[in-house]
Amino acid sequence: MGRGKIEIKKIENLTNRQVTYSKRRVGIMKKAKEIAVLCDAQVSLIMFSSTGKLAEYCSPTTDVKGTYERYQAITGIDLWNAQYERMQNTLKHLMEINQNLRREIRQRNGKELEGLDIKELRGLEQTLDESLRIVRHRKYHVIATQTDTYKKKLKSTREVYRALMHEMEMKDENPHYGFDAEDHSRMHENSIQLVNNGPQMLSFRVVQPSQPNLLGISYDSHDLSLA
Amino acid sequence: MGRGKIEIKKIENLTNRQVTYSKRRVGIMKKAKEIAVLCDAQVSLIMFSSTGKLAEYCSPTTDVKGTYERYQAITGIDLWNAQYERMQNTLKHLMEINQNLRREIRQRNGKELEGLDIKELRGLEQTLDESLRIVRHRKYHVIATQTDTYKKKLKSTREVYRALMHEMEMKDENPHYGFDAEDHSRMHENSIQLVNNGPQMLSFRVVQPSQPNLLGISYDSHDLSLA
DNA sequence: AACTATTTATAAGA
DNA sequence: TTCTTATAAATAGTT
Repeated sequence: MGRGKIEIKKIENLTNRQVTYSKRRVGIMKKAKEIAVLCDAQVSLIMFSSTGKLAEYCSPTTDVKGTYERYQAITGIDLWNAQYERMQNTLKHLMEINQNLRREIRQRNGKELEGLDIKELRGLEQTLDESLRIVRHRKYHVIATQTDTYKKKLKSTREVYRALMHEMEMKDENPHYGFDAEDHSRMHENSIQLVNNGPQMLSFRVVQPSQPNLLGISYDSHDLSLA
Repeated sequence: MGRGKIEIKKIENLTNRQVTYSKRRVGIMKKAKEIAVLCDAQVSLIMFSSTGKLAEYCSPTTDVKGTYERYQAITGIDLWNAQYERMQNTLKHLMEINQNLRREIRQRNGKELEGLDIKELRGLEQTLDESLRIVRHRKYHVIATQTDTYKKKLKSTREVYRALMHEMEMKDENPHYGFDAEDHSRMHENSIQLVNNGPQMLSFRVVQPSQPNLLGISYDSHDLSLA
């Protein structure tokens, strides 16, 4: 359509090519719009000129992303799957590891022992025995440290108390000494508080055996629903 | 262009719309090819008819994926990140869970106890103690079962042996009884073998404490290098 | 960018 | 769907 018929092959003259591109770009865009409107179609037209300039039309009902996703859904052609598949594999692998870790924990809790033979049971027993010893040792260590801390606190409190008593005696001897009765009363209260504060750490509460999460770690089992 | 001019708005008659779509689809595809060839442009045209049928043209130099990647690079519009980010989050979450599980195992192994307070230590001790009891119980159960099995095997072997002795006696009394000397010798060997086979299950080997994977679960730490 | 002769696309009908 | 054809639309070459 024009003054002469042209062969459909690359236009070698750069200027001509660019002019033709401009004209035909307008034309095809118009066509794209028309078919989208007339026929209620979803159209995505993306063009890059030989100079790299982008031209785009997308029917009003969607966007490029939507078209792209729909295209992928229909063709099954993988557009971002290299990434996706790699992640999917990692995910799967992680979940497997997770399962194994959980099983190991369950076995260390004395569950699911059915699959273990004598050798494995003895190994597990040995490990648990050893761990128990270490944990006990650690516990005694912590207790000892706390007791020690408590003793020191008590000792320092006694000294504070003795100092107070001394000051009170001084006051009795000389009513105008240093501070008034109100101050004295307040300082005494603080000292009592200090004394009562220390041993609180040693009042062991019985741990509920039914407590689901012993170590305070939060991980919900529903997270493994993907497995 | 046709017998009459038409207004560019949705064709309400379904048949007409489909016919027009068919015709114009061919037309726009041709246009797309022409501009791609004539002007050396990269063109991607994707259309879905109102019935959902896909029609596609892509210039020979690339593919749809390439076009969309280029589009994304130019516009900065992100086409697949929603998915990607969701997976990335799942991945991160799984790795966190994994870390927690591993820490729990380490603590059950008597490592990394520094962060635990008295209450937690007592809970851990209690759990380990309980687990140890269960594992021991299970071990004794397995041992008892195996001992029982062994006893039965021994008993049946003794019976076989007794039968053999009896047969030998019969043979001594009557050299032509049942089988010849060679057969007898072989049967005797088999019986001995059977006797020696049973107790093997009870000869406990000492489990190497250095054995890295006690429960036979395979998960390499390099898998967590993503963490 | 505008013009216009000509080709091409296509609406309507068969 | 496909073919036909009158006509609208697009555009190649020119200014």
